[in-house]
Amino acid sequence: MARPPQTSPLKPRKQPSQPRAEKTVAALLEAAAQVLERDGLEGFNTNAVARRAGVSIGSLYQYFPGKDALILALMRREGERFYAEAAHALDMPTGAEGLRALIAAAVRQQLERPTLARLLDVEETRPALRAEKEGGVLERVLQQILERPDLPRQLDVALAARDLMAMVASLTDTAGEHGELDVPHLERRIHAAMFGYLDRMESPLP
Amino acid sequence: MARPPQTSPLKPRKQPSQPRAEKTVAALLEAAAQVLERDGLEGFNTNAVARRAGVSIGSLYQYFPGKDALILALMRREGERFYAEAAHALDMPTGAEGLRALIAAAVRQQLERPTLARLLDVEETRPALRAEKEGGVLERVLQQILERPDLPRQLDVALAARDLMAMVASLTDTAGEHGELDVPHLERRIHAAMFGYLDRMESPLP
Amino acid sequence: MARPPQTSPLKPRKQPSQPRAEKTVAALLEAAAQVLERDGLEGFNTNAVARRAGVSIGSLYQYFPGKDALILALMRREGERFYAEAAHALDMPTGAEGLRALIAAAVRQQLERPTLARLLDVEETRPALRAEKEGGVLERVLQQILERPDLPRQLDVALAARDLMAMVASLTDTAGEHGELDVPHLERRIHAAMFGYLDRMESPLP
Amino acid sequence: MARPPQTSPLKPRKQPSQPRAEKTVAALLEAAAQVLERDGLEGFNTNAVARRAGVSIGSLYQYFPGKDALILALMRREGERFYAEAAHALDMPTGAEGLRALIAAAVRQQLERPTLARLLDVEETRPALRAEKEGGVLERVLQQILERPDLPRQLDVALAARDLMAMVASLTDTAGEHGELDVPHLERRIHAAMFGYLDRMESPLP
DNA sequence: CATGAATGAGGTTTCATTCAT
DNA sequence: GATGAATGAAACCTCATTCAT
Repeated sequence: MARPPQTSPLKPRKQPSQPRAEKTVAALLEAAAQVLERDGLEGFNTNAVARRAGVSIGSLYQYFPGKDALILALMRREGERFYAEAAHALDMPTGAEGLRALIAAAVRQQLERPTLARLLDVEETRPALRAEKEGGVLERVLQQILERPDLPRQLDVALAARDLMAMVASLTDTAGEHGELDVPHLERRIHAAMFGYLDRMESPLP
Repeated sequence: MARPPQTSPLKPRKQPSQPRAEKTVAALLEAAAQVLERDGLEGFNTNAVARRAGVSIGSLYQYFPGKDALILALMRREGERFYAEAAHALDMPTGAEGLRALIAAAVRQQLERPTLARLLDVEETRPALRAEKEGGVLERVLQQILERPDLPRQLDVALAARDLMAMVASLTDTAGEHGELDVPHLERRIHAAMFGYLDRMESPLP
Repeated sequence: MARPPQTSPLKPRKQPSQPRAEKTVAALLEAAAQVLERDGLEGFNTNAVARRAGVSIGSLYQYFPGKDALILALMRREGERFYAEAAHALDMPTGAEGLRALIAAAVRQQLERPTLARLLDVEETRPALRAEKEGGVLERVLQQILERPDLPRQLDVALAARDLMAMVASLTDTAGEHGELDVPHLERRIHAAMFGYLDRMESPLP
Repeated sequence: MARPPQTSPLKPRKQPSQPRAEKTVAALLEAAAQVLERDGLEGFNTNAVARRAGVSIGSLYQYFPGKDALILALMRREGERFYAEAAHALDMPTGAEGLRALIAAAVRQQLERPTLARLLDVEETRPALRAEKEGGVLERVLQQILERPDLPRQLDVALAARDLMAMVASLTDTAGEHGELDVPHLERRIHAAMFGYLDRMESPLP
């Protein structure tokens, strides 16, 4: 039976220090991603992940205290993949260019593995995971960009950031779902929505 | 023994003919909605639904061949609730007003039971359900409105409708998730995004 | 949810690699046999088998995807038990002696666990199982014996083998059902029927 | 739930005296036969029978106190159908002719609805039913025939009758299973087995 | 450390039977 | 009588997790 967990159910169990361990963890994460993509949330289970990783179920539990920890780690992995590109947006000379760079990064990430990205987004709202997941990189970067002087001033920057993030995610998600491949066209539509939103929501100077 | 299922796992099993049965079905649907809201997708199971409906598990299976049929029926119920308001948008004199009416309806629906709406949106993308669910009312109404002459002409109306729908859904979803109650403000932001998108994506006259 | 079964409902799920597992599988098979004997087909269910095997229901499903797989495996087990004796019949110098040996083996097998043998015979005709079960050893051995020159020549050897098998099975079954213990007497009656049949059905030389 | 039955679970509940009731009972029995033929023992259930009979499940329970009573009644129906032909065998001038007539009747009955006959045979051995079912007509008729002077004298007539019955049943069953249609040929084989058996088991005069 | 066998709570689903209408 | 909605025990089966080897 599922006894009460003896360790935090979400923190990774051990830092893989040896290279072999690191490879196992990586294999498990990639397997988790693939199972999620192939079988969806309802087909996602620890046995399937271990099997696909070519690792015993016991080993999975060596590195992850449970199913949710696996998902959380996957979220972090994808978050970090994204960070490399997203941070770069802050170096842009203008806010508009930064925003474009951010959109490009988000679109690229989302379209690369659309199903995975979508399902992780869904999981992200589960209370159990939401608590653990630290506030997204995107959110913080986006807020900074929105404060650049060349962009229309927003009354509530955090709110605007939330709205824009939701829009980027949903537009790329549906594009991904429908198999769109024309990235520039998708970016144009996202720009339209975002800059349209920012312009029309511009707050008069105080 | 594991017999192959004798009915489709999605089509309702029998339509209630007596009023007592109709009440049972209604109770089951409402219970399904409440379980979804309270416990999320992972807490959603047939036992919980039957219990909350105050009905035996056997009765549930008289009318629904399983979980997914329940969700599908719930989608249809909400879809019909929405239809009353949405169809009304076509009566508006201008496209802009129609669009506003549509947004208002969507926002009202989504904010009334935000969690339910959100989870049904999520489920809607599951391949198993997506196949069954007939194309949404919203989609058809929206396409008609977008063809009104006062709105910026779009090159691909179906694509625009899809994008707008995604945006409305995501903006109201996140608003709902964050407990926003200021409906007019939310509507303003949605208008900003949608009209901004339409303006900037306007296609030159042929 | 009712997912379509991911494995054939008849093929064993995994072959036990560790000796512990092998013991479990053996215990399950023997338990299946005993449940069948004690409670008949209508009392035969996976829970009862697992309980009697002293094994959790989960373990049963590790090795057998369901009831039918268990029955099929049991058939094979009994088939193999029989094979040791039956093959031996081919070593006999004459067809008559071979036939007698075969009958003796069949009778011994059937009377050892008469109920089990009978119920497996019944199950063997279920379409679902019949497809899987490879043509019996007995059938092939019997056909070879019937071609020996000292036995009356049959027009259709396969048909004759089928008839004889049916007769042996039914005579031993009823004997078993009625608690007969006098093996030699039973064998005499079977000989009478079989040699009587063969003599009277002898086909004239071509 | 299945409460302890308040009436004997096997005796018909009411004698259908009105013609409408008689029609309902007949429809239920024929439906039971068809369900058995189509879906086998594991697909046989009261709801399916009622549905196929075009009768409510409640009505089924008006006339039959339970599933087993239905099966028992079906056995009796088939038994009576058989009796008409079988009794006739006693009118034959010689035992041999009587035996032939009996075989012919048995073969005709079994081949007419082979699956039904087979499954009823199987059910007949269930302890619950066996207790209720009065000793077969065939058995008594056969014993009388075996005592005719022109047939080889048997030491234990009851035993011989049992053996012969088993043989007839199994030979016709397998023939039926394999779709044989050549009735005369099947009868020849059965004669061979039966007269062969009787000849060889003839007991010396006391 | 790795393995994979074992566990069993808890989910899904059926179906014999009852009973209110 | 006839109907069919309702019931719930009991079957089926999965999968997160533990633990002996």
